[in-house]
Amino acid sequence: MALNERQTEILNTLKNEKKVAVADLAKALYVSEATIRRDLIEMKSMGLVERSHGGAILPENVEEVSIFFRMEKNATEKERVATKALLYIPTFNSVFIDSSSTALALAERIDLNFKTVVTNNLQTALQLSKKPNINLILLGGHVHYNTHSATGSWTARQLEDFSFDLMISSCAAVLNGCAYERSLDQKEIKRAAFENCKYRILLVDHTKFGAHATYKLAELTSYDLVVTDAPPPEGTDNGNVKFLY
Amino acid sequence: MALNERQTEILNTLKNEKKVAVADLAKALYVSEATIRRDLIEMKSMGLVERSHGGAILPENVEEVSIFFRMEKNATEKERVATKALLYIPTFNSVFIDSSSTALALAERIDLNFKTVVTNNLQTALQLSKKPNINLILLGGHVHYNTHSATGSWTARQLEDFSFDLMISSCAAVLNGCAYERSLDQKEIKRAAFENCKYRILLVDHTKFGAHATYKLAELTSYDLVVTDAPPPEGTDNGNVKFLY
DNA sequence: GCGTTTTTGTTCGTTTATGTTCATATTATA
DNA sequence: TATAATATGAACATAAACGAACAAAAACGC
Repeated sequence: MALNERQTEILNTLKNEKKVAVADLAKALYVSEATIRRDLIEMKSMGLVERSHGGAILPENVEEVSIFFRMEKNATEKERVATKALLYIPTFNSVFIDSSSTALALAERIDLNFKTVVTNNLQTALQLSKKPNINLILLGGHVHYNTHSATGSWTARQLEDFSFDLMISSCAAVLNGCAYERSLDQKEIKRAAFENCKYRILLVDHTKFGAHATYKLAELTSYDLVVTDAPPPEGTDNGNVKFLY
Repeated sequence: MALNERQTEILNTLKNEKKVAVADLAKALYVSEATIRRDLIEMKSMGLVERSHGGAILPENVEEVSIFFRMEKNATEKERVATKALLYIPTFNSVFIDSSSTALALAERIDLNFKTVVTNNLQTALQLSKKPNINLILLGGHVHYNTHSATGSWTARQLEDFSFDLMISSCAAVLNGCAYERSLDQKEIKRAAFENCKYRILLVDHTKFGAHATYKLAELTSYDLVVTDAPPPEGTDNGNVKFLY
């Protein structure tokens, strides 16, 4: 998910100028405004810019390091999954949102119809804290730089205090009808939330279907809904999983 | 959520002038008064200004304004305090860093000589998570957008699990030899950490000396060290507080 | 080379930001 | 308190910016 030259140039301009106008960029880079807009849409999906009428600005909390985190990979796919999932998320009282870039993409877009939202991801919490009228609770624990999330037995124990109506979750890989996670820490938290929850939604972009991860999280059939951006590959045993794409 | 350039300009004017007139702003920014009014309405909804007939003023008794606003406000002073404090921070095993823009400024600069760092501020946690070899723990709880921190009784109770060697703290105001805080939530957390701590450092830039805040945190003498960027005003009773500037 | 996919440009109906007008509300003052 | 001066919000108007759909061009694979 490398940025093309033009988008890199936009980002550089933005870092110098604080804000850029679509019209100016179009002239400077010798392309139509539509192209610039498409660039900005894509860059927004990676969380690299905030759009405003007539142009774009740098988002408040993005620093150098987090840019790479956001650009990591398959940002567009994740965005597509997140956007799709929005259509099927019912109104619930209490929700747990796990630590994953797909769930973060969703949190950025969601127009909250929840009363209480709980998460262990710092970026997700910062994002959601912008929205008014929601009771936002962040779980505490060991902070990992890579995932921007709090984990550990301390965190897991905090989850015992909750019972969620809904869990919005993602995973590192899907194989043989099961969801897998890459680290034991994350698995522990996701599993703990999973146990204390009535309705479960799993978000997976299609790149997860071929992937590999070590720790088994749960069978796909134990989720009430699995949202993806493309059908799962043929020949895999998906039983009666409710896929949506 | 992000302010546009014009609104940022309004805010800057407001910081210098204490109050602004709609008519003046309209002339200065080359827009109609209706536009200024719409800006003010929006800014008021974010709690950034109070409206009055003919103009607007900075909100006086706000519990907490956005951390971005606070970071900009007296940024150089805070930076100076943070840099100064760095010289006097001993090597300790466990440290609590409270939620404040001054402490955040310090966290950004500190070259860690601690094993374990605990904080309830999300930005501080993200900042420190970059540094390797430290055991970073974030407290969970209610997340406030303005302060980017977790507070509440749940958070306070988590603090009971800790005993710190050092607390790095700040406050909203200093008056009559006491430190004050603007919100009860923040006070609760700072106080809880305060109690379970051996060595206490307070960071205050000189603008805090004239300020006002509602909730008393502690007497200055109960801190082992108070770091400022300028001497406290004459005539105030500072007993045997160890000031450093 | 030729069909396919990806990228870019163009058009057009819709939305957004801003300006203008005017009836009402607020403040000043006589 | 009555009256004038001014500020305000709501309604409407307009121009710029936007997204979506389609068309053209370029890049790609075979």
